[in-house]
Amino acid sequence: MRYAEVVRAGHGVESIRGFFLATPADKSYLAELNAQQRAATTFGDGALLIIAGAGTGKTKTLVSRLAYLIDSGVSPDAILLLTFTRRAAAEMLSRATHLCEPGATGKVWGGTFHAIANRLLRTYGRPAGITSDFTVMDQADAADMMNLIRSDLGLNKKGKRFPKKETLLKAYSMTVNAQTKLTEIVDKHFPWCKKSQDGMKEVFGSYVKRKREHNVLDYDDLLLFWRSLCETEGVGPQVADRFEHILVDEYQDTNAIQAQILLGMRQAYKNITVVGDDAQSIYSFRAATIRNILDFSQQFAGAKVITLEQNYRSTIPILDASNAVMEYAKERYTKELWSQRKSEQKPVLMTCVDESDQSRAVCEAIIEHLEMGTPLSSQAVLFRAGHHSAALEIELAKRNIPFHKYGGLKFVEAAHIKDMLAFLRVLENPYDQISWFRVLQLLEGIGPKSAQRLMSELGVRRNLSLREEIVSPESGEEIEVSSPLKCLFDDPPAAPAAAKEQYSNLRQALADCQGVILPKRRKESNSTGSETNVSADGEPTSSITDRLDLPAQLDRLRAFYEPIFEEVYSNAFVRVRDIEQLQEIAGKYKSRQKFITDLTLDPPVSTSDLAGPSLSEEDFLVLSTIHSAKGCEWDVVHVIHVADGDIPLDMSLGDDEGLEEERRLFYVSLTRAKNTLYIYFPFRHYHRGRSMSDGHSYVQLTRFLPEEMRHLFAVECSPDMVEDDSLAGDSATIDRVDERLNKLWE
DNA sequence: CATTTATAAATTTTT
DNA sequence: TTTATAAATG
Repeated sequence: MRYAEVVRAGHGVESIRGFFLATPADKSYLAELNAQQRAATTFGDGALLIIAGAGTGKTKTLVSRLAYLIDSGVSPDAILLLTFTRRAAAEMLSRATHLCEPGATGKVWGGTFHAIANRLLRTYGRPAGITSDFTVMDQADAADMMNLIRSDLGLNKKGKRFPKKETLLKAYSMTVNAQTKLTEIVDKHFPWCKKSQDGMKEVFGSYVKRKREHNVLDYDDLLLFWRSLCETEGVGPQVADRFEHILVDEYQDTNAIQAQILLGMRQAYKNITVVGDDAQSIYSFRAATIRNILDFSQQFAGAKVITLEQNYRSTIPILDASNAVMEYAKERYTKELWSQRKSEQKPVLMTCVDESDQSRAVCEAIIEHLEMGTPLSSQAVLFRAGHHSAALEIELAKRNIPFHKYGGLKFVEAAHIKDMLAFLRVLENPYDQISWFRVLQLLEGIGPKSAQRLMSELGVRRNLSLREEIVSPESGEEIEVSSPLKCLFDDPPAAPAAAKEQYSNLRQALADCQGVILPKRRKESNSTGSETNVSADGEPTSSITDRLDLPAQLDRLRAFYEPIFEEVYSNAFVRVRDIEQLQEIAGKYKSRQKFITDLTLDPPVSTSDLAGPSLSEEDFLVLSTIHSAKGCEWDVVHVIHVADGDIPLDMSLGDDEGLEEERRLFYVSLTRAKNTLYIYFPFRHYHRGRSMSDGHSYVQLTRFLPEEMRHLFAVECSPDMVEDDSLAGDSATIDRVDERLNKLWE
């Protein structure tokens, strides 16, 4: 605990300690571990499964093991560390750095499965059928592609009901990741799509084909091709044997393919360490399965299992409440968490009138703890869905309480950022259909139809039957026949009249980025354009100079884009700031490809990631979805909207498994707290739109806290609750105001 | 007539 | 902030 606090306090403190007190290989960190943790840390060769309950020092153990391996002479670049987020990998590596030889962990391969897959496929992908210049589609891109195919196949006709793009993608992804027949998946998770199954099969078939035609991979492809890479003769063992040791965090949230990848990655070397807790498995919507943990000992023969049960994080009352929630779980795997942290303070169950009352109560509790010495950064507010924090955010802003929100809508999901990235992706991969589609439709006068026509005339779709001619049989090098960009520069297809000027500006902007000097055109198309470059002797084809560097490309694209988006978006001012932030991030990159890929695989999770170090010094509160709070801990935790319907979320109660996962989710939220835990229950719920009698209804406390469990909590009421119910007065006021208004047009 | 643009409705969790 | 439907435009 002490240790964790020092690390949280910042790198400065730790590095001083590391520099003066610890000689590189004294392994003094072993003394800070308990018996189980030490056994796990110093485990020798072979397979190891660490079952680590919440707050049992899982990360500490993994970090120690990492340091221990390096101290024992394992070469850092022969260690692969797979984590759930990039943040987790970076934090572990930085912590390990302070335990062993400084700088040594820099060479460790650390990242998410997807990020590592990307890295491996760029280098070794060719034998698996991947050219190294692919771009990665994020979820929205993949959904857009589903949508394009749906309309191409005429399945979006009026009157015909057909699953929408998100549903299509979800069903596809679930099928692929769970390695299960589509019919089964549809029966179980998408029963309302049963009638559309034939259409779905058709869409999925073209989806797979189209990804190849446009040289793009989706998230699932990264895993699938990594797996196939392992199975490829020659390269497979080469890739696998790079890594003497593999360490995997959050194993309860991996899926079947990821387990198969790990199997494939263990050929000559058999060393693998996985850490997980079945009680915290909350990603089944991504096809994660606890079978991976349960079957580990069979898949990796003779695996040793070590269980960590002492919780160092939470006080006994908090742990009692959390454990009670899990008591009711259908399936439990024997593990008794215990703590030595005594406390008189039970978790607080705070009943509030409604959401705004809840927001006030949260703010007041936060300020109270702040004044008692708990900084904002040691407090967090957790919720089930991104929009649950909307009212609170307004209240926090009103009171000038700084906060950063994790989860929910992300920076890269903002329309204007996606636009900017689409420009870059078109430049990086001229066959990227989704990006072209987006870019072209930005131009006034171009809608879906014209965009489709232009794309087909540009040749955005690669004909895979010509593929053998594209790749030279001898060198294996790709021979560029005629890329859509070249077509745009040399012989642009005509755009609709209304789009002429912007079209020509776009062409110029893209050409400038690539360092292409456009050929001089006949006066008709030249009259409106802003072409300042003149090619030598009016040659019919374009010529090439040096390509602009990444920041300059962004400047150039912004110059083209800004006038357009000021037209399209209302609050352009805020958006310009975002684009500036994007440029700031880009400043750290030399390679355009790496920049684009990093943004899709490890998108900034909150605005805090974007701000410079000066801002991160500031004390701020954390707002987070429960999913994003995985692996984190705070002194004081506030869980809001603990009403049935929100936790468990109505929408996810399709089956029993759904309910069980919601229970684990609630468990995860409770176990984030170290010293103090608040649970807020607003019992009145307003709904706009449908005018049900008086616009609100009453909801129940979450079913995960039944009556017999209440004694584990200190039950309190918000100040508003104590006062008389003011509803009657309120509606009277409203009536009076309405009456006055009505007089105005009587 | 085919497309584009304006309007209204609805929104889980994430690599 | 996106997406299905209606109105408007060339």
